[in-house]
Amino acid sequence: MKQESRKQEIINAAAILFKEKGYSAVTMRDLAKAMSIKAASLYNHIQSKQEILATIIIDLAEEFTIGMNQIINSNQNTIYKLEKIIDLHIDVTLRNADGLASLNNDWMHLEEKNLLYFEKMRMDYEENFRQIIKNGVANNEIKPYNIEIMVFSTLSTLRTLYLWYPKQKSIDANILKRDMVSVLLKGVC
Amino acid sequence: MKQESRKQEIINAAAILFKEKGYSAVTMRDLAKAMSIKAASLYNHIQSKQEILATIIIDLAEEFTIGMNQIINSNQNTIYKLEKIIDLHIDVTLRNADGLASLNNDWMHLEEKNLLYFEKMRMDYEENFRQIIKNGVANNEIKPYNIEIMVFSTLSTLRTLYLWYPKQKSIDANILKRDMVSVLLKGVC
DNA sequence: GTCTATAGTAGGATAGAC
DNA sequence: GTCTATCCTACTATAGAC
Repeated sequence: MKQESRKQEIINAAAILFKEKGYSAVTMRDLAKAMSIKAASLYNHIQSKQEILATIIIDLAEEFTIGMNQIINSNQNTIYKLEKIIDLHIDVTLRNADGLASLNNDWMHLEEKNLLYFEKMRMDYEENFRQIIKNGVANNEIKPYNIEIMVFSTLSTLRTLYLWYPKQKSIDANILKRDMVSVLLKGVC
Repeated sequence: MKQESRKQEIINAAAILFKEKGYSAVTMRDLAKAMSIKAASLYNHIQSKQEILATIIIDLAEEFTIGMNQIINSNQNTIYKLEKIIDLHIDVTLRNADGLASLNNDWMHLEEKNLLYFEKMRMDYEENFRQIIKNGVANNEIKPYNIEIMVFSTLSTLRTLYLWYPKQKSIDANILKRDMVSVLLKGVC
């Protein structure tokens, strides 16, 4: 097993605390305690609390951006693309559920440059998702309900996976993918 | 009562700020500024910052608890019950979208007694929802996918309504209800 | 790389004037 | 009901010893 850098250990510990209480409520003393060192020692590895948040969020947002770009360039049908988006969210959630809490709840605490960068990536992601749905409606692959309702119903579920999937230890990732595709695309009734 | 309405104004202003930055990042000075008074003056109307949070969250949680109890006691079929749950979430979201942000994201900052009370209400709500789905599967009204996936896919969407519905000014509440029922129960494909 | 000590700032909340 | 002034605590971050 590859040994993590001390900086990455700090970021991982921070992501867990940020998930539990949110960025603003977590102090550098809390984080230091979780690492069993003193707060001042953290600054030998990181520049600021803000840098930790930015690293967590921007890395994840870039992962989603890269994944989405591959999907929209795939020239497959709408159902295939939606399945790939579901896979993308499940894969990222399995790999870094803690970090997704910050991405979902604490992005507004990013500072100027990273905030703008993040907001652009999020807007582009939603717009790509919306275009996929729109094309699906145009092709009769998707039912002609209100576009925004379909976009945000689906995205809300995928974005909130980080909250409940880690607690469902008995659900296999492949069953999750299969049933999530069924529930989101074909409904529960 | 005059003092009560001023208190409610403060709570409403706080809910907006809590939605934007989260409970921990909002200071009493921020809240005072939003009310165009000084921070010390707030304490003539409220006891503490914590009291504001508790009022916002507990009132909403009790609304959901009452609504869910009516639904489970209604002796109707599963589809009817699920439609009523969707209605309940849409109605509460239309009435108090700002407060729902605190309920969803800042409940962990409640203090001991209210935290336990809230957690019990939330657990009961989820368990009632789960039982409705389970009964639906037993009756063949609901497809036999993984129960937790169906519960949390649906709940995630309903819980996140507060984030996007206020921005969709063009969607009529009745269309929202109709399409949300269709999307959640019958899927998009 | 971690420590102690501390600077400098900002937070929630109270006292008492008006 | 709102104000000014202020208390006390806790925060992020730095300096310098080991």
